[in-house]
Amino acid sequence: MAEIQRPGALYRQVAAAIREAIAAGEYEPGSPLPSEAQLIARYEVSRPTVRNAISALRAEGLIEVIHGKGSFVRTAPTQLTTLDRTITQDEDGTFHTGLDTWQLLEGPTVHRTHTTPETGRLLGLPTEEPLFGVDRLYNHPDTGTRLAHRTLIPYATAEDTELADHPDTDPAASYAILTKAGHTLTWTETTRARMPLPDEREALHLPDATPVLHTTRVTHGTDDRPLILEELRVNGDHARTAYRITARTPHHLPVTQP
Amino acid sequence: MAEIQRPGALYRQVAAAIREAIAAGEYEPGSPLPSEAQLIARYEVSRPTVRNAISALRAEGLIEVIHGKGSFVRTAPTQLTTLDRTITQDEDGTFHTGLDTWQLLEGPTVHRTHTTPETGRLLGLPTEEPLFGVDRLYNHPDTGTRLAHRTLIPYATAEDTELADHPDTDPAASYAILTKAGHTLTWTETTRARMPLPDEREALHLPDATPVLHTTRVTHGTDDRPLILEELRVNGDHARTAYRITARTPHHLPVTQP
DNA sequence: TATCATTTGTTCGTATGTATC
DNA sequence: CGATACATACGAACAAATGAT
Repeated sequence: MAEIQRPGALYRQVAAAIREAIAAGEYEPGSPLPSEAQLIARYEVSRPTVRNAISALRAEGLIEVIHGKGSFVRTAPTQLTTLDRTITQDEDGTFHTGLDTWQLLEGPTVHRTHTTPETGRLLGLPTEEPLFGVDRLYNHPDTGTRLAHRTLIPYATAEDTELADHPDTDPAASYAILTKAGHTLTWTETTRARMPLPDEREALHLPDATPVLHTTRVTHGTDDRPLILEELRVNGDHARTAYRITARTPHHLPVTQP
Repeated sequence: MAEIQRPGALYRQVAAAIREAIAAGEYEPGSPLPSEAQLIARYEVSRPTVRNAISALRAEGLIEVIHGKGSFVRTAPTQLTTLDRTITQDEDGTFHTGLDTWQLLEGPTVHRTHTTPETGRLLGLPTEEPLFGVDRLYNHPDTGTRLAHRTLIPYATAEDTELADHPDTDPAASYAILTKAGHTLTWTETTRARMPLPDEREALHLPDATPVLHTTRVTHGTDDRPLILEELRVNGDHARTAYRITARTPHHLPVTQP
């Protein structure tokens, strides 16, 4: 073992050796890697080199390091949470969004903001238009996955509806209110992946090297007028969003560039 | 400047100071940070501490470091590529998937594989069933974003169609073939975010701390029978996937757990 | 082309702090 | 409390990439 003679930096060779050992099943998911001291002896390198190698594997998301305990091979998520992003409507007009099975941890917290260039573009509004912002933090009871949700409601949308007095209305209930107000609703949604900001890591309990799955949903009313913007952020390793697609006649999503 | 007295590890304080300086606009996107030597003088810490701080900012995706040149504040992507994942069908029956504007760099490469537990589940097949695998690598002409696409076609699907002889048929054309074979097609698609494997980073030209947006699409035929599985991997910072949603009567996506 | 200064990358050594068991 | 393990911090030297001379 420990044949290290290939080209490249030493720590990369050590990292590659450990990576291959994991792939070969030598170190099983959940079980600890040898300690730093053991790796130093095993590969006959210095401590910084071993730490450098471990740091690389960490950034790849392959291992998890716990202070005072050791390094452990990351287990694949036992259960992937699927977020069904389809929207259903009962006979009585009630909407369901798939978030009903999640447990509300914090919020709804209402604050007043303004459109940014980005959100203004999506809502078809100029920058600095006033908005209601509503934040919610959810928890999935079975898996412990956390989910941050933000609703942005332009004043123009809230006007003349119950949303003006109760912007913290549940998204699904908001859809019903807007329908009652005469709108025929459709939605466009985009998903992207990015690394979390430090405070997002905190709020969503994200481990190292864990990306955020970030979805943006715009509710469109009659004449495709944008009414509400919803943003959803969740651990990308633990959750996925699901959509149902049917073929349609030629039609283009609003192609929008920042 | 350089007031460092808050709690926590030194390198975290340095990282926080730099992070705040970036947020305050002191270092603008695209412009270089002070060199390591300058940061050492500025904050009166050792080189390992400065490097540790820089390493942290790198893992956050906030800065980019170029060997021999310096560290640079990452610029927000100038142009987000939107992948319209809706499927359209012309009057003459031709399908369009939104990939037609991408430039094929490599492939299609056909190989024979078998279902894994994961792909078997999605295709409604047992493990180790034989499959055609078809790989393609695309490039977006305007933005240079790369996109990896894989199509998995069970033998049972290819049988009695042109796909048996030409599994490397374009996905859109494959839809037409299956429609001609008597199927009424619908699709389900899931998206998730994850860190790339080393070879994915290579193939997709991903910089540090860049997640992959990974979508999985299943083509369903008559009786919701799964026919084809497509996987798409792309730079999560540069691209997003777009869907159009309309409310439907209660219906559940196949809830599937690994 | 060749050389040099600058900048980041790699590797060693060493000491001490802190979390876990 | 002690043993083990990872975290932080300093110092030092050489390697490799870059850009200008």
